[in-house]
Amino acid sequence: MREAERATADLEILAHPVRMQLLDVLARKEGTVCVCDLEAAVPVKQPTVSHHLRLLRQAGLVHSEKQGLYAYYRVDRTALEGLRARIAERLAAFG
Amino acid sequence: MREAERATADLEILAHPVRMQLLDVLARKEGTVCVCDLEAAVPVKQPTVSHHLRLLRQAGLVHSEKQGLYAYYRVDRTALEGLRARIAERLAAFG
DNA sequence: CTTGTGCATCGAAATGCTTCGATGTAAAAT
DNA sequence: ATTTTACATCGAAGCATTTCGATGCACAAG
Repeated sequence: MREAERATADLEILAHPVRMQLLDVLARKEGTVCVCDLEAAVPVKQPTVSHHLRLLRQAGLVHSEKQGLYAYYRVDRTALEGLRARIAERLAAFG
Repeated sequence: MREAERATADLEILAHPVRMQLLDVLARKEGTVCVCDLEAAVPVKQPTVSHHLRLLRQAGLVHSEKQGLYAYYRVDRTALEGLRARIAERLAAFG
């Protein structure tokens, strides 16, 4: 049961369209993206974007740094690959 | 957005420890399993097991048939493989 | 025919997630 | 200094999900 809970925690962070789209935008960009650009990519208001970015940060999938007035976000490709690998391994157990 | 919603629907059905464990048990068994055995494998009561089995049925991942007093469940390995492949493809887009 | 068993469904409570207006903060612009 | 801008956080409202007792149903057993 511990195993199933860890696995579902991995799935839950991805199982929301806004977070999925945010990761999409961040993963496709080479460098960093400001929140205003992320906000333009999803159909929710700014506080909601900040909320989901916080969840992604807490999951270790993205990092942010403030430069002047803007907050720049970038994916952690290592963490994302780790997540992808764990999910793939878990689903392979079903085959 | 439509794409992200379809992808997250795939993830959501797996993103619960009880459903994950039910699929685990069903995937490991060669034949069919009665609800009473499934119930013994998860830490929730019978109505909750039936509820999650219904979600898995509606997602096309399992099928059931009644024989006498028992209801026997089995995985749809084709559907499960399709789900696995779609998720794997979606996550590959992040790499 | 009455009783018991296995399972589904119902209805409602509990819990959790998502969302956004309001507000706070810090830096930039005027 | 005041105003504006970008973003975070707070607080509460709106919804969805999860859970289970109660109930119903169909079959089997006695």
